[in-house]
Amino acid sequence: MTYEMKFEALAVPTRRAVFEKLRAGALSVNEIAGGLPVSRPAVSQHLKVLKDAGLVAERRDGVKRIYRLDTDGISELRDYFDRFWGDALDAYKRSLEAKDA
Amino acid sequence: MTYEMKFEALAVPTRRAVFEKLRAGALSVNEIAGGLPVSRPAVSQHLKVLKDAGLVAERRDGVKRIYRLDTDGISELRDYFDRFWGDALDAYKRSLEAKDA
DNA sequence: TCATTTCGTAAGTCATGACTTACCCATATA
DNA sequence: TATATGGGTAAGTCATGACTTACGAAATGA
Repeated sequence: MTYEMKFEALAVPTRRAVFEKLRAGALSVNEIAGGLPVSRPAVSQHLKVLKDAGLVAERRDGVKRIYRLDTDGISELRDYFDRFWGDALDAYKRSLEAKDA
Repeated sequence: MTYEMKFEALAVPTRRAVFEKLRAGALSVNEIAGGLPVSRPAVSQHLKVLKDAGLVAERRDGVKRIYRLDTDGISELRDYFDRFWGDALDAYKRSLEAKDA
């Protein structure tokens, strides 16, 4: 659930493809694996990493597992970069003022 | 400069420490390496990855190289998660309406 | 109960990349 | 010129982790 876990989860192309597939709505594991160039077990492993990172959530529906995006986990990343961007702008402003003086 | 490069850059703990060090302002390579538990060449390698990803920028100052955050690159990530978060919320709303019907 | 579907997990392989040391080049200063 | 400072690059080592196949377990339907 740390930032490190979230970044690491999204760094792997295949795992990011899994993440992006859920963008339009919730899907079962087989639905996610369809079209991807890796085996279904590989997709299961990626889903576990994404779930442990707090980026996706799981629901049982009979024999299926339905995965969906975790809005809270995603908003953490959004807020992180929002603050970071603000800090970067502040640092830039200070560098300009330092030049003026 | 792709998203993949940015995420991969931030996935490595040491490299994220380098990135975080620039949060307060621009620093030389030796200043960045100070305090970190890796060698200076390792820091140079991390800075190259961050620069290629568009997350930091470089300026020469005599014999020194001064690194700073790249606000444009960071804003790309901010925007990415902003949109993603919106999509996740929309998907959630649709799932509720589907239940009502 | 038996078969099917869906999916997670175990174990093993193999490539990637994060580190190291050694080296080299460029800039400033005596 | 030397000499020191700052830092990028090369090459090699080693651990990590992204895959695979094989297997097992839970839920449904016949």
